[in-house]
Amino acid sequence: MPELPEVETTRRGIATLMPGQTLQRFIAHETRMRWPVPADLEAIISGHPVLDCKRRGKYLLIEFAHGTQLIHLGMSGSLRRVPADEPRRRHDHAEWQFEHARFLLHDPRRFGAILWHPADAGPVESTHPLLQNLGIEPFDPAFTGEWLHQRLRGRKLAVKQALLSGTLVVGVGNIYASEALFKARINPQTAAGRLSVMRCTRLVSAIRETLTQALESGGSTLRDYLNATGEPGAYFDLHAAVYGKQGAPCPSCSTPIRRIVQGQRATYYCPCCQQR
DNA sequence: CTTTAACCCTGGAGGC
DNA sequence: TGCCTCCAGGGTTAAA
Repeated sequence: MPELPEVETTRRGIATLMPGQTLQRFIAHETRMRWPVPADLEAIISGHPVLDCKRRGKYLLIEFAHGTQLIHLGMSGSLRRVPADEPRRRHDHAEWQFEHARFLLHDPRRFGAILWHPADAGPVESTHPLLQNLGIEPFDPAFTGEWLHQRLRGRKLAVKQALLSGTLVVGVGNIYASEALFKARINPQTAAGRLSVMRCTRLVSAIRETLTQALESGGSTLRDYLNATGEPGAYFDLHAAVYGKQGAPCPSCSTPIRRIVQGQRATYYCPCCQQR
């Protein structure tokens, strides 16, 4: 599934091609997504130049002078560049046509979204209901152990679930939550409010390292796939230490990795390295 | 306020 | 081989 590294790499890919170009035509072939794609979106943005391609959390933001198109890849979404004459496949739900580039949004499960925020409604990041309550960006310098410790004060929720909520820090999905907690040697079941500042600091570093590592290892893969003819849905190869490794030896101490369920989601951890 | 659970959807895996 | 069931997952929303 696309986590923040995939989304950011996708952003970098389209940011080299879209800004300064006029979107000749946008087509929503399938409007039944997480929310309906606005019926008039094609008319609203076709013929307008793209100013910038940004990201907030896992939302891609394509900026025009008169507003911003929000794109979320959901669980199974991918955006890829395709030749002008390549036929659409099943689940290619939306299409962006530029003079020298064409992009298709492919999303079998349709958990993704394509929305529109008009400029006169205010700055998208602070006024769009889906963006205004998002947590801090993981690479924001203000995201520190002290900051996290303060925000977790009094919370009894397990730290894994706090990370996943998206209201603290964005971009840490189910896979990287397990990976970051392993790297920080923190038990995922620990009550969030009981983490020391030191452990919070370790966790902040671990989140950044986990995301950075994924960006570096997967960047070239997705760059190719964006610029050429990769298979849609080709996500980063996951170099997981614990995720999906139930029963496998911990890379650090060889104790079998344990799988538990928290909030109806799988969590993987080493019961030896990650003591409470 | 915090926390929990249902829900949206399809593909893939496993059982028979 | 095919049909059935189950599960995975991000993130919003309603309910407790």
